[in-house]
Amino acid sequence: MLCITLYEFLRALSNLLKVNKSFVLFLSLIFITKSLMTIGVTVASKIANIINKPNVLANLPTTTIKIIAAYAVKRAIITFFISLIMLSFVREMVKKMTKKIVHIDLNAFFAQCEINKDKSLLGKPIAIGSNGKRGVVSTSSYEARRFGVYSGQSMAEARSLCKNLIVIPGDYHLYSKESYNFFSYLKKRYKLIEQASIDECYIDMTDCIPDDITERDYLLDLQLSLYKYTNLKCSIGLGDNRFLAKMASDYQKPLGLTIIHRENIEEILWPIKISNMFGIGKKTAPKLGKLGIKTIGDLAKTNSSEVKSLLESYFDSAKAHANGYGDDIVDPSPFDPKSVGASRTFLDDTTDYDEVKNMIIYLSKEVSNELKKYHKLSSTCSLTIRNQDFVTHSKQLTLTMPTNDNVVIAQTALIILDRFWKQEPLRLVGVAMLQVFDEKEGYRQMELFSKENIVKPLIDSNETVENLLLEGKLKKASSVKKNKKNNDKNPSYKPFVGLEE
DNA sequence: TCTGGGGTCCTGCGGCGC
DNA sequence: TCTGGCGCCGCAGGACCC
Repeated sequence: MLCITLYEFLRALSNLLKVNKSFVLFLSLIFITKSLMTIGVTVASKIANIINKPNVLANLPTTTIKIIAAYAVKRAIITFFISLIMLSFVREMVKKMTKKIVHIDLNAFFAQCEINKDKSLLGKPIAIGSNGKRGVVSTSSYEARRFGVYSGQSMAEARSLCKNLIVIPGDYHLYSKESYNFFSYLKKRYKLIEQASIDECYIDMTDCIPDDITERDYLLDLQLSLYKYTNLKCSIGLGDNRFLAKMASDYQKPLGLTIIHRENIEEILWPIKISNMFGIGKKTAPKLGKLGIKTIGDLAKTNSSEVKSLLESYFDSAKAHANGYGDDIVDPSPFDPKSVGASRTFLDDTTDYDEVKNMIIYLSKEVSNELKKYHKLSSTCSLTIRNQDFVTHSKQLTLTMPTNDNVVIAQTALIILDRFWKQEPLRLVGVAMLQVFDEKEGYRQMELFSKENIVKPLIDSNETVENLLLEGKLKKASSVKKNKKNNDKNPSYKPFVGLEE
């Protein structure tokens, strides 16, 4: 550890003095050798004083002094070379301790899938997304990007920027299949691989790149074989940690290959605009700009209290990232969701209760299916509504028993709707189950309750909520609250904590 | 031009129990 | 019996990512 600290100190010193590391190393060794010799002479004089022979050195014959001097020079030279060997050893050690994290990003992935399906689209400006009046661009081809068409943009604006834009509605089954093929190929080659989304992943390649091939050549070969076997183009970034790898893959697109080690952050990372730094979004970037932080290099060097108070707890990790430090763990375990949700924007804002209710029932089925797919349960249901002013509100309700049943989810979401919706026009509605956990864990918890509660279903899952409401098997929360006496007569099941009075 | 849909993580606030 | 301080936890909202 001491050796590593010394090495890091030398590196920092060379960065600070803006001189070559070898020069600093040379100066340091001269300084150390000279210090050791001075200490040696001082120690010799002290010993001479202790043994009451202060003139012992002066009384020595000239030949003896020459021999001692020659011996001292010999020792100094040996010390110099030993230090040199030790430092190169430390260097190697630090190099070995540094990980090689790779980030692979599929370029304009959805657009590539569409082009592979229909070759006539090759070279044309295309955008994936809904063509409706409220559609937005999900992905655009590089030809469309030249017209200023980007993800997140409204389709109306995209069409106005690029008159020949070909709009394609998304085929998410196709994209999932292509993504599966691409990452399956990589998973066969690498053990430590973490899929971060449908079109990107991190791989720990620390022990994968052979010594007799450069990192660049190895990754270039990988990039070509990925294209050969999957017909998909990707950008690859290699760094000492996840942050550097991610920034490296973003550096050049399409088909980019960038390597960022801590040693070269000043040339590659620091000139990048702060708005392009991973973790700094469109809200924070302008605020940082006003404080004089225009590039990642500015953030790396700042100690401004204003920047600290703006970024709060994120300041330390953001500054560490800007200086080339960060998390280098790649977790290969499969995706384990913490929440599952579904939401839809209405074609037109609505105040129609039935329209909102039907949408909630539809979304609850989607959420239920996803929970079942991952074998998950949850006790927390959340309803999100967005009004015509684009203001979003969400409310939660906690159930006494965890569930993944679509009817119970719909029932809960409708109760929240009844309690909080003031009948203002709605733009969007969303249903989500939060803090989800494994079914096995859920059943262990349920065993704490009576067996009757576990085996007796509340209602038949195949029935629709509308029918249940009509038949009186299911009641709106509002009616339950008004009819408290009836509710008290039948206290067999109280699914909602939030409704207990 | 007028803003989708799926997530994660963090923060502030308020309720609650000790 | 009342009150303040403290920590915990649930909730709502915001920012960020793809």
